Amino acid sequence: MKLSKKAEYALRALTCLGAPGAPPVVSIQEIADQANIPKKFLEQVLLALKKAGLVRSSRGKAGGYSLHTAPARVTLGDIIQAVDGPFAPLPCADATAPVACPDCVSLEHCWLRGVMTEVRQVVVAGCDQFTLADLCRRAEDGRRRAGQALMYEI
Amino acid sequence: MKLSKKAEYALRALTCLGAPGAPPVVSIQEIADQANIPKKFLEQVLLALKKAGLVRSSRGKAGGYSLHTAPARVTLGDIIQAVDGPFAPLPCADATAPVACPDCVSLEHCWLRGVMTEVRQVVVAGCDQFTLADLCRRAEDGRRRAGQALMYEI
DNA sequence: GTAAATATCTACTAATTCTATAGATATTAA
DNA sequence: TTAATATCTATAGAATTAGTAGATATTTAC
Repeated sequence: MKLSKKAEYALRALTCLGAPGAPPVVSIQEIADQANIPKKFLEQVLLALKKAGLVRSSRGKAGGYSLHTAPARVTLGDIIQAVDGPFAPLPCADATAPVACPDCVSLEHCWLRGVMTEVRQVVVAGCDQFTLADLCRRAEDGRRRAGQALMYEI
Repeated sequence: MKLSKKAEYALRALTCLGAPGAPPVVSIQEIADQANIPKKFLEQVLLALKKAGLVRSSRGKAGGYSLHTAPARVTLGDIIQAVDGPFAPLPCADATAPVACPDCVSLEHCWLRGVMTEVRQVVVAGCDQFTLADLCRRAEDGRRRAGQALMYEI
Protein backbone atom coordinates (compact mmCIF):
# COMPACT_ATOMS: atom_id res chain seq x y z
CA MET A 1 0.00 0.00 0.00
CA LYS A 2 2.76 2.42 -0.98
CA LEU A 3 3.05 4.53 -4.09
CA SER A 4 6.13 3.49 -6.07
CA LYS A 5 8.68 6.04 -7.24
CA LYS A 6 7.78 5.10 -10.79
CA ALA A 7 4.17 6.01 -10.17
CA GLU A 8 5.07 9.20 -8.36
CA TYR A 9 7.33 10.24 -11.23
CA ALA A 10 4.63 9.36 -13.74
CA LEU A 11 2.20 11.64 -11.93
CA ARG A 12 4.68 14.50 -11.79
CA ALA A 13 5.65 14.06 -15.43
CA LEU A 14 2.06 13.96 -16.65
CA THR A 15 1.05 17.00 -14.66
CA CYS A 16 4.03 18.69 -16.26
CA LEU A 17 2.71 17.88 -19.71
CA GLY A 18 -0.81 18.85 -18.76
CA ALA A 19 0.06 22.07 -16.95
CA PRO A 20 -1.71 25.20 -18.22
CA GLY A 21 0.68 27.00 -20.54
CA ALA A 22 2.85 23.95 -21.12
CA PRO A 23 4.37 23.76 -24.62
CA PRO A 24 2.83 21.17 -26.94
CA VAL A 25 5.96 19.01 -26.84
CA VAL A 26 8.35 18.65 -23.91
CA SER A 27 11.65 16.76 -23.97
CA ILE A 28 12.67 14.19 -21.38
CA GLN A 29 15.41 16.55 -20.27
CA GLU A 30 12.97 19.38 -19.67
CA ILE A 31 10.56 17.18 -17.74
CA ALA A 32 13.43 15.80 -15.68
CA ASP A 33 14.59 19.31 -14.82
CA GLN A 34 11.16 20.72 -14.06
CA ALA A 35 9.94 17.77 -12.04
CA ASN A 36 13.26 16.86 -10.43
CA ILE A 37 13.36 13.29 -11.72
CA PRO A 38 16.52 11.31 -12.64
CA LYS A 39 16.55 11.54 -16.43
CA LYS A 40 17.41 7.94 -17.26
CA PHE A 41 14.81 6.64 -14.89
CA LEU A 42 12.23 8.99 -16.33
CA GLU A 43 12.96 7.48 -19.75
CA GLN A 44 11.61 4.15 -18.55
CA VAL A 45 8.59 5.74 -16.97
CA LEU A 46 7.70 7.61 -20.14
CA LEU A 47 8.13 4.50 -22.26
CA ALA A 48 5.66 2.69 -20.02
CA LEU A 49 3.23 5.57 -20.29
CA LYS A 50 3.62 5.53 -24.06
CA LYS A 51 3.03 1.80 -24.21
CA ALA A 52 -0.18 2.36 -22.25
CA GLY A 53 -1.27 5.01 -24.74
CA LEU A 54 -1.21 7.90 -22.30
CA VAL A 55 1.50 9.91 -24.08
CA ARG A 56 2.96 10.06 -27.55
CA SER A 57 6.48 10.98 -28.59
CA SER A 58 8.40 12.43 -31.49
CA ARG A 59 12.07 11.89 -32.10
CA GLY A 60 14.81 14.07 -33.48
CA LYS A 61 15.56 17.68 -32.85
CA ALA A 62 12.65 19.45 -31.16
CA GLY A 63 11.26 16.06 -30.30
CA GLY A 64 9.73 15.09 -26.98
CA TYR A 65 6.55 13.99 -25.32
CA SER A 66 2.99 15.19 -25.22
CA LEU A 67 -0.28 13.89 -23.82
CA HIS A 68 -2.05 11.46 -26.09
CA THR A 69 -5.31 11.19 -24.19
CA ALA A 70 -7.44 14.04 -22.91
CA PRO A 71 -6.59 14.67 -19.22
CA ALA A 72 -10.23 14.32 -18.25
CA ARG A 73 -10.28 10.80 -19.66
CA VAL A 74 -7.19 9.50 -17.85
CA THR A 75 -7.60 8.34 -14.26
CA LEU A 76 -5.14 7.99 -11.42
CA GLY A 77 -5.70 4.24 -11.65
CA ASP A 78 -4.76 4.22 -15.34
CA ILE A 79 -1.52 6.00 -14.57
CA ILE A 80 -0.44 3.80 -11.68
CA GLN A 81 -1.30 0.61 -13.51
CA ALA A 82 0.52 1.81 -16.61
CA VAL A 83 3.83 1.90 -14.77
CA ASP A 84 3.37 -0.65 -11.95
CA GLY A 85 1.23 -3.23 -13.69
CA PRO A 86 -2.31 -4.24 -12.85
CA PHE A 87 -3.68 -4.03 -9.32
CA ALA A 88 -3.86 -7.54 -7.86
CA PRO A 89 -3.57 -8.22 -4.12
CA LEU A 90 -3.12 -11.88 -5.03
CA PRO A 91 -2.33 -13.53 -8.38
CA CYS A 92 -5.75 -15.20 -8.25
CA ALA A 93 -7.47 -11.84 -7.86
CA ASP A 94 -6.14 -10.29 -11.05
CA ALA A 95 -8.82 -8.61 -13.15
CA THR A 96 -7.85 -9.98 -16.55
CA ALA A 97 -5.48 -12.90 -16.09
CA PRO A 98 -6.10 -14.62 -12.75
CA VAL A 99 -3.81 -17.52 -11.92
CA ALA A 100 -3.68 -19.76 -8.88
CA CYS A 101 -1.38 -18.58 -6.09
CA PRO A 102 1.88 -20.53 -5.55
CA ASP A 103 0.50 -22.59 -2.70
CA CYS A 104 -3.16 -22.83 -3.62
CA VAL A 105 -4.75 -25.98 -5.01
CA SER A 106 -7.21 -24.20 -7.20
CA LEU A 107 -8.79 -20.89 -7.99
CA GLU A 108 -12.19 -22.31 -7.07
CA HIS A 109 -11.57 -23.28 -3.48
CA CYS A 110 -9.54 -20.25 -2.46
CA TRP A 111 -11.61 -18.39 0.10
CA LEU A 112 -9.35 -15.35 -0.11
CA ARG A 113 -9.94 -14.85 -3.80
CA GLY A 114 -13.42 -13.39 -3.49
CA VAL A 115 -12.35 -11.07 -0.72
CA MET A 116 -9.31 -9.82 -2.55
CA THR A 117 -11.23 -9.36 -5.75
CA GLU A 118 -13.61 -7.04 -3.97
CA VAL A 119 -10.75 -5.18 -2.35
CA ARG A 120 -9.16 -4.68 -5.75
CA GLN A 121 -12.39 -3.30 -7.14
CA VAL A 122 -12.69 -0.83 -4.31
CA VAL A 123 -9.13 0.36 -4.81
CA VAL A 124 -9.61 0.77 -8.54
CA ALA A 125 -12.82 2.71 -7.96
CA GLY A 126 -11.05 4.89 -5.42
CA CYS A 127 -8.24 5.68 -7.83
CA ASP A 128 -10.56 6.22 -10.76
CA GLN A 129 -12.39 9.01 -8.99
CA PHE A 130 -9.42 11.22 -9.84
CA THR A 131 -8.57 12.22 -13.39
CA LEU A 132 -5.36 13.69 -14.72
CA ALA A 133 -7.32 16.90 -15.17
CA ASP A 134 -7.96 16.94 -11.42
CA LEU A 135 -4.30 16.33 -10.70
CA CYS A 136 -3.22 19.14 -12.99
CA ARG A 137 -5.68 21.48 -11.34
CA ARG A 138 -4.38 20.55 -7.91
CA ALA A 139 -0.78 20.86 -8.98
CA GLU A 140 -1.44 24.30 -10.43
CA ASP A 141 -3.15 25.21 -7.19
CA GLY A 142 -0.15 24.04 -5.20
CA ARG A 143 2.18 26.10 -7.34
CA ARG A 144 0.01 29.16 -6.93
CA ARG A 145 0.03 28.85 -3.17
CA ALA A 146 3.76 28.24 -3.08
CA GLY A 147 4.22 31.43 -5.07
CA GLN A 148 4.87 29.91 -8.49
CA ALA A 149 8.28 28.95 -7.24
CA LEU A 150 8.13 25.26 -7.94
CA MET A 151 7.08 23.02 -10.74
CA TYR A 152 7.52 20.15 -8.31
CA GLU A 153 7.55 20.08 -4.54
CA ILE A 154 11.04 19.92 -3.15
CA MET B 1 -0.94 -3.18 -4.32
CA LYS B 2 0.08 -6.70 -3.34
CA LEU B 3 -0.77 -8.63 -0.21
CA SER B 4 2.40 -9.42 1.73
CA LYS B 5 3.20 -12.94 2.91
CA LYS B 6 3.01 -11.66 6.45
CA ALA B 7 -0.54 -10.48 5.89
CA GLU B 8 -1.52 -13.67 4.11
CA TYR B 9 -0.11 -15.75 6.96
CA ALA B 10 -1.86 -13.55 9.49
CA LEU B 11 -5.18 -14.17 7.76
CA ARG B 12 -4.61 -17.91 7.61
CA ALA B 13 -3.49 -18.06 11.24
CA LEU B 14 -6.43 -16.05 12.50
CA THR B 15 -8.97 -18.08 10.55
CA CYS B 16 -7.32 -21.10 12.12
CA LEU B 17 -7.92 -19.70 15.60
CA GLY B 18 -11.44 -18.64 14.69
CA ALA B 19 -12.47 -21.81 12.91
CA PRO B 20 -15.61 -23.51 14.26
CA GLY B 21 -14.50 -26.29 16.55
CA ALA B 22 -11.02 -24.90 17.06
CA PRO B 23 -9.57 -25.54 20.55
CA PRO B 24 -9.43 -22.51 22.86
CA VAL B 25 -5.64 -22.37 22.70
CA VAL B 26 -3.49 -23.35 19.72
CA SER B 27 0.30 -23.53 19.71
CA ILE B 28 2.48 -21.93 17.07
CA GLN B 29 3.51 -25.36 15.94
CA GLU B 30 -0.07 -26.46 15.43
CA ILE B 31 -0.98 -23.32 13.50
CA ALA B 32 2.14 -23.69 11.38
CA ASP B 33 1.23 -27.27 10.55
CA GLN B 34 -2.41 -26.63 9.84
CA ALA B 35 -1.92 -23.50 7.81
CA ASN B 36 1.34 -24.49 6.13
CA ILE B 37 3.35 -21.55 7.38
CA PRO B 38 7.09 -21.57 8.25
CA LYS B 39 7.08 -21.77 12.04
CA LYS B 40 9.75 -19.19 12.81
CA PHE B 41 8.19 -16.70 10.45
CA LEU B 42 4.80 -17.31 11.97
CA GLU B 43 6.28 -16.41 15.35
CA GLN B 44 6.92 -12.89 14.14
CA VAL B 45 3.48 -12.61 12.63
CA LEU B 46 1.79 -13.70 15.84
CA LEU B 47 3.85 -11.30 17.91
CA ALA B 48 2.71 -8.47 15.67
CA LEU B 49 -0.88 -9.60 16.03
CA LYS B 50 -0.46 -9.75 19.78
CA LYS B 51 1.05 -6.29 19.89
CA ALA B 52 -1.98 -5.07 17.99
CA GLY B 53 -4.28 -6.71 20.53
CA LEU B 54 -5.84 -9.19 18.12
CA VAL B 55 -4.59 -12.30 19.87
CA ARG B 56 -3.35 -13.21 23.32
CA SER B 57 -0.87 -15.85 24.32
CA SER B 58 0.03 -18.09 27.22
CA ARG B 59 3.44 -19.60 27.76
CA GLY B 60 4.62 -22.87 29.17
CA LYS B 61 3.31 -26.34 28.56
CA ALA B 62 -0.13 -26.30 26.97
CA GLY B 63 0.47 -22.67 26.05
CA GLY B 64 -0.35 -21.08 22.73
CA TYR B 65 -2.48 -18.45 21.11
CA SER B 66 -6.14 -17.57 21.06
CA LEU B 67 -8.22 -14.73 19.70
CA HIS B 68 -8.38 -11.73 21.96
CA THR B 69 -11.01 -9.74 20.11
CA ALA B 70 -14.35 -11.02 18.89
CA PRO B 71 -14.06 -12.01 15.20
CA ALA B 72 -16.94 -9.74 14.28
CA ARG B 73 -15.07 -6.76 15.66
CA VAL B 74 -11.81 -7.32 13.79
CA THR B 75 -11.61 -6.13 10.19
CA LEU B 76 -9.40 -7.15 7.31
CA GLY B 77 -7.86 -3.70 7.51
CA ASP B 78 -7.00 -4.18 11.17
CA ILE B 79 -5.22 -7.43 10.38
CA ILE B 80 -3.20 -6.15 7.45
CA GLN B 81 -2.18 -2.99 9.27
CA ALA B 82 -1.23 -4.98 12.36
CA VAL B 83 1.48 -6.84 10.45
CA ASP B 84 2.40 -4.45 7.63
CA GLY B 85 2.02 -1.14 9.38
CA PRO B 86 -0.44 1.62 8.59
CA PHE B 87 -1.77 2.18 5.09
CA ALA B 88 -0.03 5.22 3.62
CA PRO B 89 0.51 5.67 -0.11
CA LEU B 90 2.89 8.49 0.78
CA PRO B 91 4.49 9.43 4.13
CA CYS B 92 2.51 12.68 4.04
CA ALA B 93 -0.77 10.79 3.67
CA ASP B 94 -0.44 8.74 6.84
CA ALA B 95 -3.54 8.78 9.00
CA THR B 96 -1.95 9.37 12.37
CA ALA B 97 1.62 10.56 11.88
CA PRO B 98 1.97 12.35 8.55
CA VAL B 99 5.47 13.56 7.67
CA ALA B 100 6.74 15.42 4.63
CA CYS B 101 7.99 13.21 1.80
CA PRO B 102 11.77 13.10 1.22
CA ASP B 103 11.68 15.60 -1.61
CA CYS B 104 8.75 17.77 -0.62
CA VAL B 105 9.11 21.27 0.78
CA SER B 106 6.11 21.07 3.02
CA LEU B 107 3.03 19.12 3.83
CA GLU B 108 0.90 22.14 2.99
CA HIS B 109 1.89 22.66 -0.62
CA CYS B 110 1.94 19.04 -1.67
CA TRP B 111 -0.85 18.60 -4.18
CA LEU B 112 -0.57 14.81 -4.02
CA ARG B 113 -1.29 14.68 -0.33
CA GLY B 114 -4.99 15.33 -0.57
CA VAL B 115 -5.40 12.83 -3.36
CA MET B 116 -3.48 10.10 -1.59
CA THR B 117 -5.29 10.73 1.65
CA GLU B 118 -8.60 10.10 -0.09
CA VAL B 119 -7.22 6.99 -1.74
CA ARG B 120 -6.09 5.68 1.61
CA GLN B 121 -9.52 6.27 3.08
CA VAL B 122 -11.18 4.36 0.27
CA VAL B 123 -8.81 1.44 0.69
CA VAL B 124 -9.36 1.33 4.44
CA ALA B 125 -13.11 1.43 3.95
CA GLY B 126 -12.85 -1.34 1.40
CA CYS B 127 -10.85 -3.53 3.75
CA ASP B 128 -13.03 -2.74 6.72
CA GLN B 129 -16.11 -4.10 5.03
CA PHE B 130 -14.78 -7.57 5.84
CA THR B 131 -14.52 -8.88 9.37
CA LEU B 132 -12.59 -11.84 10.67
CA ALA B 133 -15.95 -13.50 11.18
CA ASP B 134 -16.59 -13.18 7.43
CA LEU B 135 -13.19 -14.63 6.66
CA CYS B 136 -13.73 -17.59 8.97
CA ARG B 137 -17.10 -18.23 7.36
CA ARG B 138 -15.56 -18.15 3.91
CA ALA B 139 -12.67 -20.35 4.95
CA GLU B 140 -15.05 -22.89 6.44
CA ASP B 141 -17.05 -22.73 3.24
CA GLY B 142 -13.96 -23.37 1.17
CA ARG B 143 -13.03 -26.35 3.32
CA ARG B 144 -16.53 -27.79 2.98
CA ARG B 145 -16.42 -27.49 -0.79
CA ALA B 146 -12.96 -29.00 -0.96
CA GLY B 147 -14.26 -31.94 1.06
CA GLN B 148 -12.78 -31.03 4.45
CA ALA B 149 -9.42 -32.03 3.07
CA LEU B 150 -7.55 -28.84 3.79
CA MET B 151 -7.17 -26.41 6.60
CA TYR B 152 -5.29 -24.19 4.18
CA GLU B 153 -5.31 -24.10 0.41
CA ILE B 154 -2.30 -25.83 -1.05
C1' DG C 1 25.10 15.12 -46.28
C1' DT C 2 26.69 16.24 -41.81
C1' DA C 3 26.02 17.58 -37.14
C1' DA C 4 23.33 18.13 -33.17
C1' DA C 5 19.48 17.05 -30.45
C1' DT C 6 16.40 13.99 -29.46
C1' DA C 7 13.96 9.24 -28.32
C1' DT C 8 14.74 4.07 -27.84
C1' DC C 9 16.73 -0.13 -26.39
C1' DT C 10 19.41 -3.50 -23.61
C1' DA C 11 21.95 -4.44 -19.92
C1' DC C 12 23.77 -3.77 -15.58
C1' DT C 13 24.49 -2.05 -10.63
C1' DA C 14 22.99 -0.43 -6.21
C1' DA C 15 19.79 0.00 -2.62
C1' DT C 16 15.94 -1.43 -0.15
C1' DT C 17 12.44 -4.34 1.44
C1' DC C 18 10.54 -8.78 2.14
C1' DT C 19 10.90 -13.52 3.53
C1' DA C 20 12.90 -16.84 6.18
C1' DT C 21 16.15 -18.96 9.50
C1' DA C 22 19.12 -19.48 13.73
C1' DG C 23 20.01 -19.68 18.32
C1' DA C 24 19.62 -18.18 22.90
C1' DT C 25 16.36 -17.03 26.80
C1' DA C 26 12.15 -16.87 29.70
C1' DT C 27 7.94 -19.06 31.40
C1' DT C 28 4.77 -22.53 32.81
C1' DA C 29 2.72 -26.99 33.98
C1' DA C 30 3.32 -31.56 35.22
C1' DT D 1 13.58 -30.90 37.24
C1' DT D 2 12.08 -31.66 32.79
C1' DA D 3 9.60 -30.85 28.72
C1' DA D 4 6.89 -27.94 26.09
C1' DT D 5 5.94 -23.71 25.08
C1' DA D 6 6.41 -18.41 23.92
C1' DT D 7 9.83 -14.45 23.32
C1' DC D 8 13.71 -11.96 21.79
C1' DT D 9 17.67 -10.47 18.85
C1' DA D 10 20.25 -11.06 15.14
C1' DT D 11 21.33 -12.44 10.60
C1' DA D 12 21.08 -14.52 6.01
C1' DG D 13 18.96 -15.07 1.54
C1' DA D 14 15.74 -13.70 -2.04
C1' DA D 15 13.14 -10.60 -4.53
C1' DT D 16 11.85 -6.17 -5.89
C1' DT D 17 12.62 -1.44 -6.68
C1' DA D 18 15.43 2.42 -7.97
C1' DG D 19 18.86 4.24 -10.61
C1' DT D 20 22.87 4.23 -14.12
C1' DA D 21 25.52 3.34 -18.47
C1' DG D 22 26.28 3.11 -23.07
C1' DA D 23 25.08 2.05 -27.70
C1' DT D 24 21.59 2.85 -31.49
C1' DA D 25 17.93 5.02 -34.28
C1' DT D 26 15.47 9.14 -35.87
C1' DT D 27 14.66 13.81 -37.08
C1' DT D 28 15.65 18.68 -37.94
C1' DA D 29 18.55 22.38 -39.29
C1' DC D 30 22.30 23.98 -41.59
